[in-house]
Amino acid sequence: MAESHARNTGAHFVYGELKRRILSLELEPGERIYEPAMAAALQVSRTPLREAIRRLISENLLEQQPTGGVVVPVLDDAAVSELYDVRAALESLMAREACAKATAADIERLHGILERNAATAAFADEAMKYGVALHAAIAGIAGNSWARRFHEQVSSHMQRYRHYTNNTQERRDQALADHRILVEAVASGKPDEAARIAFEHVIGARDEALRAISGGTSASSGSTPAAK
Amino acid sequence: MAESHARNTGAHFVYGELKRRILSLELEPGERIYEPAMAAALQVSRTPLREAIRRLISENLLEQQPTGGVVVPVLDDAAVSELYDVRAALESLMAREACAKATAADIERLHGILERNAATAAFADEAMKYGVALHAAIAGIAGNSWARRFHEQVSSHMQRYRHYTNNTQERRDQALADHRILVEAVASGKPDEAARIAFEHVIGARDEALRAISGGTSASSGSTPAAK
DNA sequence: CAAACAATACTTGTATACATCTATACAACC
DNA sequence: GGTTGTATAGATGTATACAAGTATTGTTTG
Repeated sequence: MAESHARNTGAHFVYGELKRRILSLELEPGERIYEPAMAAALQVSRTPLREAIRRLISENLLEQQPTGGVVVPVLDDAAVSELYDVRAALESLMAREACAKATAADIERLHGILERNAATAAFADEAMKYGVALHAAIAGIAGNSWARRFHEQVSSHMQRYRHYTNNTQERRDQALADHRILVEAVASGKPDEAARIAFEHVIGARDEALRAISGGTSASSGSTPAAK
Repeated sequence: MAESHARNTGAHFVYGELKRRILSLELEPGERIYEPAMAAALQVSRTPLREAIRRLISENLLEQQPTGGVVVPVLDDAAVSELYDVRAALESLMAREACAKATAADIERLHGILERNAATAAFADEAMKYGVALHAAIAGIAGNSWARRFHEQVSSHMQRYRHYTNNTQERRDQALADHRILVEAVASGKPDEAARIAFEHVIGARDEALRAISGGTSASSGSTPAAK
């Protein structure tokens, strides 16, 4: 899902492994990474490890401190809003671009994904999966490699905050409804409308996440009624 | 303009130097970079050079070939459109966010920049400078570090295509007019309008660039009348 | 006893040496 | 003659050794 054609090099393996540990919070936010120890743990020398670290820094998945150390960025509630906003802008753009480029076959594929999305709306994992698939399909149709690249970075990073998001049945139903009218707009070639729908779709998710954060600070269980 | 707090390390110097050469086309598109030769030319060992190269790869300013070599990406007309689109989406977002966060002092600053922009609209360099300053100010008000980061990357990359863009008097006048109503929208707190203006502003520049490309293929001299 | 200083341990940054892999040129064979 | 195989030259990937800078500890001094 990350890189299209990756060479089978040690540095690449280390990159993937570190990224996984960062996103899964296995490497705790704020934790410092010491090169010798980490290199030993991953059974490589410092050289490929450093390359992986540098790459992760430039993707904002690690942070270089002015003094010279490298730390896992701390979780920051304010960043959640920023990430959602950027994601909204990018998905909105891609939805707009997809309108102009979608072929009949593309529309067919979107409808197919939508059906499976609807069929599995009751199951969190499956619904999430097809939601992601739908966005990926739209991104593919849009064909804007820069937008896709940035979107992947943002999406990756958001995984660190996934404990905040309550994936409720309500949310899934709303998402499905949004997806329906989004595909509708793309199919009928209405770029402005598609862009608006995609934007507001993500903003809706953002607002719900923000309510979850300000309400129960941790990954609360039930559905916080969300008073506005 | 690039990095806020950069450590005074060799790898960082190499990064800046390589980036400059890539953006200025001093390193020609398609050219391959051989580490030993480049390291010798820059008077460093391969180690810091490789770190700089890796970073530039992850910023899309260099390209790793499946076989293992590293090349300067070729100029691609299709990329111009993509870059403008992403820039439009990001500036649009930041304009929207700026509406909610701008203080009276911020508005004052925007007006100040606007005045200097207007006063220098006849001079390409100056007008460009204040245009950039205006966008930077809005980005600062928006305060979305991710959007700003991506925007910087896109803006940097677009420098490689600057030979395509005809900076005509017409364009500068149009840009100034756009900037005026954009600041107006931000000042009066109309996020949707500000977002729309910012978006269309960049799209307008994009369309003009695309006309310049499809018209005179190279960096043509005069103003191509731009028939639609 | 607190504060400043010095010495030490350790981490990062860099250079170099080595191993692995790729590409190219030449030769042999079909 | 074209194609395939092979050898060789060279580039990339990795490991290790070294230099430079940072933090921490202990000591000394006001």
